[in-house]
Amino acid sequence: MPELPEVETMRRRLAPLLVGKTIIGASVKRADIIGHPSAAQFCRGVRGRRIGALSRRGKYLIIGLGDGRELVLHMRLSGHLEIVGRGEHPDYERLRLELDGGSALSFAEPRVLGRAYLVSAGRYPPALAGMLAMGPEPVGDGWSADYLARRLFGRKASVKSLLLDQRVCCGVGNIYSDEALFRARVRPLRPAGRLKRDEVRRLADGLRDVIAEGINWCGTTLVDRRYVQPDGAAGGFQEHLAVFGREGEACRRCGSRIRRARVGNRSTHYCPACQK
DNA sequence: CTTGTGTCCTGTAGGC
DNA sequence: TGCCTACAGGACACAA
Repeated sequence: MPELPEVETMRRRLAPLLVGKTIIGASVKRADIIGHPSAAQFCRGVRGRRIGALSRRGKYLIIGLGDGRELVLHMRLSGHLEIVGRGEHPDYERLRLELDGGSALSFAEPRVLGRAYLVSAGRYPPALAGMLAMGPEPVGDGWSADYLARRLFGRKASVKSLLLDQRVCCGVGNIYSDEALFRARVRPLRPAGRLKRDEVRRLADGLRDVIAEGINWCGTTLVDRRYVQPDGAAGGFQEHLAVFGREGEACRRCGSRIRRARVGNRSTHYCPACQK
């Protein structure tokens, strides 16, 4: 599940291979993968465009097309981007952009939940409204313990569910929210508004740190390998996970068995001894 | 406004 | 072996 560190790794890996390339053709293998506009308009719109800078906002990857338009991609749970040669088609390829020089950008997404959007910069369609409503990046200037305290104040929902709310802090998903809560020594199901001042501070710092470390380790590749870097290499942060995916295993800090619980309809992992 | 639940989608794991 | 069900989860629609 690509979260901020995984998408940032994709951006860094892809940029040198894409910037300056011209898109000479596009093929949509599954129309549902195009979030805006229609598949036909999408193909017509990207053809002939020259790729400018690659940027990122939360979990969205943004490919500038140099004509005031942007190609916005979201991987959701299992999306993957790869530069491939002519005639080389990865499994579950849903969208493919042929580039000058003979390479292609292939967007594979087994579950077809990911999306590609062709938009005018700054004039996003309703399908991308969530992108405009996103909160600050945990590794950016707008992130602080004071900010987080304001967003958690008075809220009865679990702190875990608010960390997953992109309006509160963007780019965070199930892995890094669990890891941040472990570092903060706070249980995921605690009502957000009940956190003490220093718990909020540890959480703000822990989230910032764990996201930064995730980026430095080029993301987290789990055993299912749903995320790998665009060249197929694994990330490295899975070696440093304290709780995520470690149900029943020993806490590295105190030795207790890591537990898994449900919050909403997703799972959350925590140490029952370290986290209060 | 807030909160919780259902839905999308498909491959995989587990049960029998 | 093979069928069937539950599960995985990011974002959003929707109900209360």
